[in-house]
Amino acid sequence: MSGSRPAATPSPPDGHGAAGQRVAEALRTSILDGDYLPGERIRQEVLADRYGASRVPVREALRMLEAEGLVTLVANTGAWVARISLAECEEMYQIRERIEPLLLRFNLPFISDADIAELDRLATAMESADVEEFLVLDRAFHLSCYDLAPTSVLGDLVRQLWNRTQHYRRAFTRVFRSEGDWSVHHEHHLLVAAIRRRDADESERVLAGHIRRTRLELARHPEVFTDGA
Amino acid sequence: MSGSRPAATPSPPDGHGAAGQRVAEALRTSILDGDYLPGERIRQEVLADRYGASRVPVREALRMLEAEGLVTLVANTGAWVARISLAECEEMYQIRERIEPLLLRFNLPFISDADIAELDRLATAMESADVEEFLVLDRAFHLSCYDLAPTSVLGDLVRQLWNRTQHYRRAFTRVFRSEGDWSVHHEHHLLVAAIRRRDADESERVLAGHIRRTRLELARHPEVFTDGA
DNA sequence: GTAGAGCAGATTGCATCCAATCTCAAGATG
DNA sequence: CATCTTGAGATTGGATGCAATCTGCTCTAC
Repeated sequence: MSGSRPAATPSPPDGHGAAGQRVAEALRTSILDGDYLPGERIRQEVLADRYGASRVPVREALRMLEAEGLVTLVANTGAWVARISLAECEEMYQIRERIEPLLLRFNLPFISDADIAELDRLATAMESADVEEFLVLDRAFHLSCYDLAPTSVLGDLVRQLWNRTQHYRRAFTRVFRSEGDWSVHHEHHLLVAAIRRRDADESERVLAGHIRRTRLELARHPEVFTDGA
Repeated sequence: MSGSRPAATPSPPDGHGAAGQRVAEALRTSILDGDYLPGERIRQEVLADRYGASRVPVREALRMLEAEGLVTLVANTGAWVARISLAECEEMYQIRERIEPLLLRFNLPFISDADIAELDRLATAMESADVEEFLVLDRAFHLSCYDLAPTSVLGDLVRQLWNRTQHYRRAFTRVFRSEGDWSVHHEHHLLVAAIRRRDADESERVLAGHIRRTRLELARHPEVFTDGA
C-alpha cells in the first residue's frame, strides 16, 4: 500500500485548494434558497466572475453539485439547475420513508432533554410561520435529529434527498398552506412525544407516516412539476 | 426561465467532451475489479498518461468517483481509493436492508418468466463458482432485478452502495467460503421462489433477511477492515 | 406560413503552464 | 534514541488560451 492518510483532515475551509469547494457551497446555498429556479441555465463564466475564480474550479463545483443531484450537466452544452418530475419526487419520498426512520432510530439515544425542548419549540413556532420561515424551521426540526449519531452515510444521504426536493417543498408548503392543512403540525408534536418517551418503534412509525402522508398529498398537485416547462 | 433541455441526451459516449467520463468509467471499473486496493494512492499524472488525457479531465473523474464514494480526495494532498470502516459497512448494509426490498417491489411487475429462469440459473451457477465468479454472478443476480422498473434515484443509489462495498464483499466471500456457509444459496432460491409467486411482501421479507444475515455475519470479521492499515 | 439548412457568436472542453502546498528523507537538537 | 526542523523534489490547484461544439437567428425553399 502506498500512501495512507485519507480520512484525516477534511481540508482547510479556505486558502489554496478550496476554490471549488467554495463555489460549490455558495451555489448550493443559492439553489436551496431559491435564488435559482429548477430548469434555469447556469453559465460557468458568470459563476467564475461572481466568485472571483477561473472556470476550472467552477466546473469542479458543478460536478460536485451534479453528484448531489442539484445540477444537471450535459456535455458540450451546459449546466441547468436540476428539475425533477413528480415520479422522481415520489420516489425520493418513498426512499425517505424507509431510511429516515432508521436514521432517527440511530440518533434517538443521543437526543438530550434540551434537544427535545428545542424540537417542541420549533414545532410550535412552525404553526405561525410564513412559508419561507416554515421551510427553515421544518428543515431544522427534522435534520437536527439526524446529526447527533456518528453516521457517515445515512446522514448525508438524507440531507441530499432533502436538498433535491427543497424547491418543490417550498411550492407544496404554499399549496398546503392555502388549503389550510394542519396535519403537519399535529404529526410533528406526535413525533416529539414519541421521542420524549424514547420509543424507537413508535418514533419510526410516526415519522414514516408523516413522510408517507406528505407524499400522498403532493401526488395530488402535479402542477407543481409541470408549470414553466 | 432561460434554457430548457436538461434531461434530454445522456451525452455521446465518445468524442469531444467525454474525456472525464471515459477516465471515470475506466477507473471505476479498475477499482471494482480489484486492480486498486482500498487505501491505495491515486496519482493524477499516472491516470492522465494511461488514458491519454491531461490532468484536467482526470481531476473531473476523481471528483465524480469521490461523489460515488469510491475515492477519497484531500485538498492539496491527493486521492486515495476509498476505505470504509466496519461501522460504515454495517451502515450501508442497514440502508440496503431498507431500500433494496423497496426497489425489488417496484421491479416485480416487470420481471418476466424468462428473467426468473435466468435468476434461477444464476443462483444455481453460484453454488459451484470460485470467488471471483461468485462476485460477478451475485452482482448480476441481484442488480438484474433492479433495472427493469423506470426508477431514476433508487436504482442508482443501490448500485452505489454495492460499488462502495464491492472490495469488502470480495473479502467476505473468501471468508464465508472457507467457513462452508451455504445459507446464501438457500436464500437466493427462496427469493427466486417468492418472485416467481409475484409475492411482493414475501420477496421483500426474504431479501431484507438475506441482507440482514450477511450484515450480521460480516460483523463477525472486523479483521477485513483493519488489515494493511 | 412553416420547416429546414447554414452561418456567426457564444459557450463549453481540454491542454499547457506556473504557483501553492505537501511529502519525505536528512540533519539538528534534546 | 526519540522528536523536531528544514529544504529539495514531487504533486496538486488554478489561470489562461485555443479547439470543438452548441445555440439561435437568418435566409431559403416549398
